[in-house]
Amino acid sequence: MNVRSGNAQRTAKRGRGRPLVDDKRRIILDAALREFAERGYHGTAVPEVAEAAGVGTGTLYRYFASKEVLVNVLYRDTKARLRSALLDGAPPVDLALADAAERWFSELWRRLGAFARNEPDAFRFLEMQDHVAYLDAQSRQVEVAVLTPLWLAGKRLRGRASGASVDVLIALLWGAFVGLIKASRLGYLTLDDSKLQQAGAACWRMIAPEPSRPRRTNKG
Amino acid sequence: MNVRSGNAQRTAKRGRGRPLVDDKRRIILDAALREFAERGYHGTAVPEVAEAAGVGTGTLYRYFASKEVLVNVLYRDTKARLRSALLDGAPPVDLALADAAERWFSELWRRLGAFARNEPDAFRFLEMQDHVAYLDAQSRQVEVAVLTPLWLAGKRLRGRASGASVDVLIALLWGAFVGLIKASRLGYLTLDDSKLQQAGAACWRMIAPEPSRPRRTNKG
Amino acid sequence: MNVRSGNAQRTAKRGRGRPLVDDKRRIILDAALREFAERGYHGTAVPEVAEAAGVGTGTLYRYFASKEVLVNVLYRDTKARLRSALLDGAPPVDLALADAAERWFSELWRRLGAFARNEPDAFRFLEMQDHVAYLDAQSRQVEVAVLTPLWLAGKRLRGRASGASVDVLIALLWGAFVGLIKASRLGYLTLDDSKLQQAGAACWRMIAPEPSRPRRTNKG
Amino acid sequence: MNVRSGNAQRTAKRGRGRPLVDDKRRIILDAALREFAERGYHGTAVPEVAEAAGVGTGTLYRYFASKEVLVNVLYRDTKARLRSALLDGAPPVDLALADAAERWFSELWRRLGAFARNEPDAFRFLEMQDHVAYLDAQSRQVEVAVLTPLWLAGKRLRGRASGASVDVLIALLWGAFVGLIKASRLGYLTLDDSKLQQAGAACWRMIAPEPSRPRRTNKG
DNA sequence: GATGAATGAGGATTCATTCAT
DNA sequence: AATGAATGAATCCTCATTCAT
Repeated sequence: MNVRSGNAQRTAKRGRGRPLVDDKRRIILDAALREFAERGYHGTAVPEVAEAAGVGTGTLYRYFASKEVLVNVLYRDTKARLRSALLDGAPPVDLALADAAERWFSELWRRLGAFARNEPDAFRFLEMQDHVAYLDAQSRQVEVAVLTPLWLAGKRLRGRASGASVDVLIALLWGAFVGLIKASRLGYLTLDDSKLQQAGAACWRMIAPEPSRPRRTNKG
Repeated sequence: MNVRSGNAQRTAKRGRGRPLVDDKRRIILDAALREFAERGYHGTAVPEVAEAAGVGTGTLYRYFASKEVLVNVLYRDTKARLRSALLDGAPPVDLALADAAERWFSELWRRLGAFARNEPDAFRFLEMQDHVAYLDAQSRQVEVAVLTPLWLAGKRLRGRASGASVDVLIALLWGAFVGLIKASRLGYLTLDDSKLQQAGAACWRMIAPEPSRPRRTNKG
Repeated sequence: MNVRSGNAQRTAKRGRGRPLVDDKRRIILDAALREFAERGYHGTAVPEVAEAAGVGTGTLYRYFASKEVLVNVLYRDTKARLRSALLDGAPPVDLALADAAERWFSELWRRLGAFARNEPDAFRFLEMQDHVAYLDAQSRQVEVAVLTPLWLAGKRLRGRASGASVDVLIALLWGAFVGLIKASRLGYLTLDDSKLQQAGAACWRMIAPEPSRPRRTNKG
Repeated sequence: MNVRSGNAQRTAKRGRGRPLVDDKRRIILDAALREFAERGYHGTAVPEVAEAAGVGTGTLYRYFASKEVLVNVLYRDTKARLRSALLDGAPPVDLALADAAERWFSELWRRLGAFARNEPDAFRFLEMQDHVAYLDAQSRQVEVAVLTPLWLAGKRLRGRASGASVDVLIALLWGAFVGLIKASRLGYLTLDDSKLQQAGAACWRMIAPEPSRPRRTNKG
């Protein structure tokens, strides 16, 4: 019905002296993130989002054609922010270095921790389970777009390691991190820097190319 | 009118030796699990659950006072099933054995895999995020009751290990497993026995008491 | 649909040694009176009536074809009880006596008081306003049947009195008594014998043929 | 879709000098009064009220949080209107006059008649019995607020009269008037000015301080 | 463009009535 | 005959969406 409300045509809008984050569209997305992260898509009413954003309900509908469009745009936007946080400006991987993989992981872990700390709602929102039902094809593609670079990096770094396949390791790693954050949010543990570090070390043991000794005697 | 859905197996069920837990209550819980697992609490209408159970809407309310009561009972019931699956009849831990911890983990991993395979909806439902909002105090207690035994076992097994604290390791392990299952459900990987094994090995590396000593006496 | 459940065919049922008030029909009516008097017709659920009567819901429907039939039968039954209480065995009016009217009123007032005291629920139920909507033609006729005797008695007794017409006086008298009972029920006054007496005296002043002096100097 | 019912007068209403109490809130209250007066609280569905008011169901809920809030607000509002009708601008009672009490009663009776004639639904609604169940504390207070002034006036006027106590007389008087109106509504009598007058005279006899003395200076 | 009052379809829940036992 | 579990229409209420201002 209403075709407007994509992404592209609004990016040009800035250009004032300061970056002044006032774009109403942005404000609505931020509010929607807070609300959806808190109570889920179905548990949140559109007027609640509007009020949280400090705009009228009608205004929200000028920027997003429907609640479903809103949540999809929000999902892609948030996923993209995660992607940026994890990948943008990452130091290049120098395969020549012996500990290239460990360096790479260390950096990834650092960034994951920063993202979870800086944007807890984004993290929580992205991890909601019941997404699938209302996400459209485009959103589901974006999902993959975040993982692919990790997967590629993993591929390049593992070299000839024979342990678990990269997709399994990514799933485990990502899941482990999510579990850590979730446990922290639910109060099952208190996540300070030290524990985050411990967790990182543990995860590294999980995905490390091989017991770190070149020759493995696993199957033979 | 409505012919399909859960009528057949109910009629045949009578006549067995015991009254059997055929119970309409059970049927409703099972249907609710399927529906809630699929679309979440807020995304599922009560009549949908009733229809999935093959009963009238009013009937559902004869067994559960409200939607919220239903979801809480379901949560506790499912959590208890998980607990049973993980702990009931588990072989005792013999601390005398050098590889007691690994044996324990191996058994746990096997059981996790079986549970996720046998009751995918149960697993998915339990992992939903937005639970907290509508769970009552009793349900939240049950939550803990599942983790405590794991935590205790972990404590006993770790001995003087220096790595991460038990709560962190449990969070990571549980998360990793959830991530694995979720990735499988979303189609990011295909989880066969081999991959499950690989994942188990990786997780073991993550939580193993002391991978620190170069020589591991795992298989030899 | 269901034609049964009238009145006649069940009256013969007694005949045992004692009057033993166990007739299930009667029990249901009594329970219905209590419940309807308390919360009104629309405010009372049929199962509530059944439970109050100590019978199954289905049983109630064996005696009364529907909730509406029940309330109509109950209304007529209760109205008849009121009629009996006011009129049955009343001493004949001896018009020869100078104070025939006052005697008649005194007896009426006594009986009203007794009825209100002995059957408060009956009284309350009969006075509910929202009756009209669900009462059938027959019930509305019964309504009149109670008033008619009063009206006739009034007619005979007033003789040539010129004050207010009989219908107005009956309305006022009945209303005054209802007001008294209602005020008592709501706690606006405490109705002991003394106050009931006072009220009777006041009402008699209201309807007395004329200022009570034989020769009236009202208009002449 | 729904064209009829309360749209016309609303549209014309704008444009007067003052904002006027046109208010959708008022319109809903008026409609609710008509419906509740007709079939009682439990016998009236919320959408019926909304339709009678010419608004959508959702709109009604924008003005009243629930059906129960609606009926309470309506009750207090209507009670206040009754209070106004009976008391506002009433001529002061001059105790010096011999017939102060009769004047006071005469005025009260006139006002009662006017209220019952002008606002029959208000009168009927207020007299419903089953109110108590759903009225909140505030509403029950208002109940008293109407009677108190009458009671006080009665106290002052009775002087040393020996008859019935004031609370009894008020109950009787109010009840008698209600009975009159109810009889009229049910068709047991036709209430014209003459009959209203007759009834007033009769009620005055009922409550008159001392009808005992033969000579009354009523008309001459 | 922005707003929020208005709307009615849809969701949770109740209850009069039926019917298999 | 008696029962009460089962039912779905009807009820109260919510909320995504529209539109007049």
